[in-house]
Amino acid sequence: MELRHLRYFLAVAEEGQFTRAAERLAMQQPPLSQQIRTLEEEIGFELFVRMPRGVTLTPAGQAFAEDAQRLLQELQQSVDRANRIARGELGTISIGLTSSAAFHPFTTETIRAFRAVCPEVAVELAELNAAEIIERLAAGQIQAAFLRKPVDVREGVAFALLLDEPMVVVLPVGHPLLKGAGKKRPQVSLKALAHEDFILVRRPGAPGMYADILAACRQAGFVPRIAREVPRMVSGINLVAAGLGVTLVPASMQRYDQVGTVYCTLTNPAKLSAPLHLAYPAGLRNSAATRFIELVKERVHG
Amino acid sequence: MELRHLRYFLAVAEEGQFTRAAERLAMQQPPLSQQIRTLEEEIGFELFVRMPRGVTLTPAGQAFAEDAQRLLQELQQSVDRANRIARGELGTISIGLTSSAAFHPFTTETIRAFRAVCPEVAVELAELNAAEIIERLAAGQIQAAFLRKPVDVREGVAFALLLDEPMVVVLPVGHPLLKGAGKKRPQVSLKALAHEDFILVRRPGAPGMYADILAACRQAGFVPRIAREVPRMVSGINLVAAGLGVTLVPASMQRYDQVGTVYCTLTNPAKLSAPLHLAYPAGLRNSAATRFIELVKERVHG
DNA sequence: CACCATCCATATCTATACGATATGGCAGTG
DNA sequence: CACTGCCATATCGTATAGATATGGATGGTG
Repeated sequence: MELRHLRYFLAVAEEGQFTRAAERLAMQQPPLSQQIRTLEEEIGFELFVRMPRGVTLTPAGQAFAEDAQRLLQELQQSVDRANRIARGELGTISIGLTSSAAFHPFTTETIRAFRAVCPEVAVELAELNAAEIIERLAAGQIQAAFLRKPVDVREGVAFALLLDEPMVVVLPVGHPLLKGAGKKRPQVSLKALAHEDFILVRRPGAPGMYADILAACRQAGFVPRIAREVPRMVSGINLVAAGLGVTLVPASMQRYDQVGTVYCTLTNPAKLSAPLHLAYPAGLRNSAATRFIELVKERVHG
Repeated sequence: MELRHLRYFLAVAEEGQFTRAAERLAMQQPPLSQQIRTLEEEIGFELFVRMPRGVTLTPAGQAFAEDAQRLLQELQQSVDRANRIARGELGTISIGLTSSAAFHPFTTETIRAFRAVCPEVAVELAELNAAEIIERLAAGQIQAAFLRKPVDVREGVAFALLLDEPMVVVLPVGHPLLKGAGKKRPQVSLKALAHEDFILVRRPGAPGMYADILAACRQAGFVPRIAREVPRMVSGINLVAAGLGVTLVPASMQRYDQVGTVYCTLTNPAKLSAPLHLAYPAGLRNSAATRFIELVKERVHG
């Protein structure tokens, strides 16, 4: 059986005669009769009662016609749906986020904008560290991700620099370096932190930023004492509030207004900046993901 | 698009590669690739991501595969269902009954037997008079009917004699003709009723029996006085109970045990018998109706 | 009542396209 | 680096969908 048979069958059923149905189907009557016969032979029962003045459906034919009609409609709907998925108007996209990237307004605003453009795409967000992001991208488990620093670059994962922002120092309130600042925004040089206890995000998870900070300190003439490593950047700020040391975070993290901490501008910030990158599969990005990635790039360059 | 495309598509989707799918489909790989390409061009999006070591479904392809699978299954179910309807195992049958035919055990038992044989056929019963039965049969509104006497025989409606039973006289209790019968079954000759008021079922509805009774009376040497005409036979018996006259009914009506009436055997009953007929469409009887009609005939002759 | 119109079935033929065969290309593997 | 496995392209043969021609049945109509 082929869909042709169903289409022909329905045409005859609706017209009530072969001749007119053949006309509607832009074909001749004999092949139409023949195809219906073939169909009847295959399914094993008569669809029509042939009368000299036309045909009528048998009870079985009537039931079958209803189903065939429905099936053809459903097939069309199914094609349409799949087409929308292919065009990225429908479907699911999983986006990875490092906790620090999630704090940047660009990230949240971009995702919000995408939801407005593609309201029927389900957006799944997963908070992951940089290493997990690369891994899941390669495995196809997520289709895009925001992270700070591209590391562990492997075949098939691409990055796009979205923006760059300065790093800021996080000190506990009452820290000696804050004296004399008054109401003004406190400023601190990296060198001044040489004897502080540093709190950093764990290296395996975020090796890029970890390395950057160490390099900047080395360039400032000291090796920082790593008092504590934390899984996420907000945890580090919390520990600063608890007085366990100091840390360095991207400027956008200042939105996290933890009691007991003070954000300080770094003098000579060019030495230590915090980029924001989009990570995505290099080649076979598809569907809604492509739309999302294009939207991100638009918002950067446009 | 043809069902072939869906079948091929699902085979490739399940096997994960064209070569193996082609094998399973008992065809060669190139035409299979070609058919999938044709399908993709028609629906307007790619179903597979071609990889050197096989293929995987695109998100759109995945959605489409699920739907295609379901659609093919539903089509098969639909064919099966229609087939059962064609075989008369499933469906609906409308059966007409005159009220007097409905009283005969043959009628009720046959319908009960049919329901046991074809439990999935919905049996619709309609109480109709003989004229209505013929009309509805010709119009295809009912597919079989039980009635007493075939009349108004028209093209396309066939009859089968099922049985013949004697007519009995219905008298009100205390009627002079019942004197002397004692405990025995009372017997009455037609001639003895010459001066009684007759209650008959309306002629237009049941012209056969009406004519039979008149003919029998004439042969017995009198013209009956028709005191009242009723739409249904049970109404006639009720009127006898009310003392409005006498009536003649088929023997099986004695199951209707109305207080105030006495059923009397007719002497010389051969002159006036009540047949039971099956009426059915002559030519184009179909589906469950055929099974029903065959069952009826079996129960008569077998 | 015979003629005609209408519509379905059968028979034969043609052309499309489905599928087979042959071959080339690409990527991962021993 | 040759080899294997798999998909794509190209060409060819054949099955079959569809066209044409005709016959047959039935119901309406002059």
